[in-house]
Amino acid sequence: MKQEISLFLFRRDLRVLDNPGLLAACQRGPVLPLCILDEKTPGPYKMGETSRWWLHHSLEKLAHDLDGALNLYVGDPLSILTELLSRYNVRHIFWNRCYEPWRIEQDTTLKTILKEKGITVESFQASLLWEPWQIKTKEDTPYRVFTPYYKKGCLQAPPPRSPLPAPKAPHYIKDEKSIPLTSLQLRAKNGWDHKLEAHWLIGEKAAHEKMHLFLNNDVAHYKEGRDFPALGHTSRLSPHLSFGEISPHQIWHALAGVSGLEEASPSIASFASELGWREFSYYLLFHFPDLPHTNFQSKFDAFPWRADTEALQQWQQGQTGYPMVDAGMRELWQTGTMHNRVRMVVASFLVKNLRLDWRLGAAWFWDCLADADLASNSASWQWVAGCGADAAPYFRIFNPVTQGQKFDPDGAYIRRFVPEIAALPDPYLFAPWTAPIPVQRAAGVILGQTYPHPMVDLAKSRDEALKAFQLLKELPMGLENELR
DNA sequence: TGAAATGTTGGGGCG
DNA sequence: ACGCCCCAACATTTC
Repeated sequence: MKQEISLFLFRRDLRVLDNPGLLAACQRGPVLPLCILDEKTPGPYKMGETSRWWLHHSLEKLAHDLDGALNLYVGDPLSILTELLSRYNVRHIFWNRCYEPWRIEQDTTLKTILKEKGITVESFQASLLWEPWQIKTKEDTPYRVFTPYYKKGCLQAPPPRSPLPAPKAPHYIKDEKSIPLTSLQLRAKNGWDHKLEAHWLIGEKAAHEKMHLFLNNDVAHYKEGRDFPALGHTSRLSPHLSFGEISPHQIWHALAGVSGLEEASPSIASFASELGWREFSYYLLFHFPDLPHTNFQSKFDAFPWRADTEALQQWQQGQTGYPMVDAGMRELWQTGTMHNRVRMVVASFLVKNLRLDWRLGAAWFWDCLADADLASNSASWQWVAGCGADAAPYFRIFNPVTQGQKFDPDGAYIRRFVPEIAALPDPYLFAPWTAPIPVQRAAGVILGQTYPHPMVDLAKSRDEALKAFQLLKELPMGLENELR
């Protein structure tokens, strides 16, 4: 009889520390750790290019941390598992839970089929502090507003468990049929992704180092500093969290460790509540699985979005003529991330000033963001568009000029990403067309040639958006409460 | 996790 | 001294 082993499936938990599924597997004995790349993921959920790039490097680090014993496969998970079951004596399979609707469906099917084969499947809570089904209102319905969800739901519930240690003296098995990382072909064929490399250190170790740098140097300034993209007081942990290189439990408990610094505690609470927003997004996605493609408030179904591929492209390429918007879109393209404040500005611009469907913006972010995450991306776009749960009111329209003046007062962020207008003096940097022609010329700026004219009139497009919204209000009400 | 329009207040210049 | 105007600087309302 062959030696009995367990399988552990890595998915969005590419770490060794605080990995409950991996720990449980290792406690049973020898473990064959594996990761399956399924290229047949349903269309809209197919991993974006930047995520694939990140995954490549993350798997490389993980393989190293497992002493090379990470097994990689491409294909349908069931066929690959079945093939492994035919070659090894497997009784137990472990994984950590994912919450995307297509994942839940796939995992449920897998579990049923594997159980029929006599295999025990165990899944664990590893990427959320609170399971979505554990948090409910008094009426036993899901919360629809963040603050009561977080304060009454999460913070009154049993606190998140402490982080778990790495498996002790694990016995990992390397399968001879595992394929090399390069065979996953996660990297872009034309090599455009090389430019991302300068901006990130990927993997579990890097994630923890980044967290400690943030906790030591920045978190105390988080509450006031988080809105200023040039200051760098945000954690930039989101892609690490998204791939599970670090767990929310590890961050949550590390935060509790530093909150002894009295002056820092409002900032700690403010950062912790951002983890809360992440939880809320997953919570919404779990309870409202249509969130990625359907307006949470169904009255928005009648909203008159414009169709304008040219405008969409100008936005995507950071050529709108509004420096704060263009800086954000170029940061995204160059680095695979965008500062949170600027995400709101560019999203508001797309949805309100250009009146293009939020799903188009979500799709672009999905492709370009290293932290692309179905729950956060869907919930946040709906939030900005005004059609989401606890959304910004539709009439909250950001003005990219004043947002620049307020949150990038010395223009450092704009000058970094929109260098062709860097020589414009401050008062004009946020609205180049307002500069007198001699000032433009002295700065080497020729609108329409070196930098675009503003692609829309802010006041006019704002009014049109408000009018379009007004139309919705005149429709028969009440449908928005009959979702699902 | 807005912005713009509108309203209110209070100080200074001036007849 | 006083009222009047102007207009910042806030505050409130509306979208």
